[in-house]
Amino acid sequence: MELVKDMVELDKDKPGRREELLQAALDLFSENGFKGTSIRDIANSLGVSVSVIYHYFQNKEGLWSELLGYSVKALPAKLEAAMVGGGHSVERFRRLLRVHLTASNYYLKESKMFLSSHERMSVDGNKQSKEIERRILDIYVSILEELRRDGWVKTENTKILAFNVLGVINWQLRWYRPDGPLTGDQLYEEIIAFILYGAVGVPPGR
Amino acid sequence: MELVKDMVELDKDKPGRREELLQAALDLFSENGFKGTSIRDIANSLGVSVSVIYHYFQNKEGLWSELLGYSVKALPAKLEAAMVGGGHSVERFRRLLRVHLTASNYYLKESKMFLSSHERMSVDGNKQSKEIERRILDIYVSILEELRRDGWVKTENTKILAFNVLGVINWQLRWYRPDGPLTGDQLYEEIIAFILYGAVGVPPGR
DNA sequence: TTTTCACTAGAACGATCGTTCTGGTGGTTG
DNA sequence: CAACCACCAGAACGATCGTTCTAGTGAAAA
Repeated sequence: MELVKDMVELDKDKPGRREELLQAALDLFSENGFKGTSIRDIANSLGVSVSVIYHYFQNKEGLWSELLGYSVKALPAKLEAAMVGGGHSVERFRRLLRVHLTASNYYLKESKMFLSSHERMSVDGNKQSKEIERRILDIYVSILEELRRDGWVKTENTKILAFNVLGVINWQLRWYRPDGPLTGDQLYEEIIAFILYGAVGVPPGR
Repeated sequence: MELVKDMVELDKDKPGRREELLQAALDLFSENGFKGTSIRDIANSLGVSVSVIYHYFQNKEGLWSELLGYSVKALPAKLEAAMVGGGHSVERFRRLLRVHLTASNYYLKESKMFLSSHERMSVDGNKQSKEIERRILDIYVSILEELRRDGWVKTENTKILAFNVLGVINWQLRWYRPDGPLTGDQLYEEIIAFILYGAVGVPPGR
């Protein structure tokens, strides 16, 4: 059935049109947003016709949604999985932050897309985005509540605290450049240290 | 010359068309962004014709720019002014944070507009935005360097630290709701405490 | 009264948008 | 061979975009 004949040329791991389209759309969407990227922009960046896009995808929003599907939509489950392991609350909080930072930067462009979703799209697509944001927030609120029970966190406004933590994590997507002086891990430790101890604070003596 | 005749009616402080247009544009721009707001949207929200907008403003970008002109564009100077006063470095840092939070929330919608400027506009408008961001970043880097000289800040990556601080401040624009349980000042102190001491850190004993 | 002009409605223009349609490849399958 | 079908180019459609044009208003100035 599937006898591959003579494709012994240089096309060893040719991406395929569908993957090419996804990659081109990812680059443009993450840079210019949903409204700032036209179907023709995506097609022209590959030198193909617009009908090619509609052959592989239902429409513009389907293309957008598929890019978020394998990346951002899987984030809440990934964060929940990072919490089930052992260790005391501070250790687990650190692990959560590390997993979150790693995942966000692995899917850097997809995450940028997601955060630019204020330019709202269809009703359903917006509802899905809000649901993801809510699940992530709940994860942080629960671990911060735990930290408060253990005496690490002082404030009772754990929800505000969770927003602040998410602010740091999400904001780095806007300024992170892979060609910076620090490696990814060094950067993550720097950010985690800020989230735990702030700009001038010191670790509590325990 | 300017004898006001008999406008003794209820129109004591009638905003005037120009101010009405600015307010309507502010509401829509801050909610849906630049590309997500059409000239007709703004005109329709007041029940007037589109030509009214072009009578008072040069074009869509001029309207956008004017909204940022009296608010965000004045922010760097306001922050610099907050730094010139006396006090040791931590006090001045706290004052900077308070002024920044107060100004951002006073011009909440304008600040939201500014942060959604990733959907870039004209070349010149984008250059102006980048310049504002750079000036604000420089202010934070300089005070953090000062804090480092005084021994409060441990890390040498003050620029990354500045990004993290700005992340917290700017992120709260996305989730702050005036009808929340906390007053503005309570919220600011909560945010400032996080920036200084983090989620679990304690103030250094000095 | 006549003239002027700030102000406004509404039509219109050209460009671009997302999407669909038509037609034609070239290769696989019967 | 003929039939089929995944794949693609390009035209086309209707909607909407920012902007401009035309033609009034009505009140103040002359």
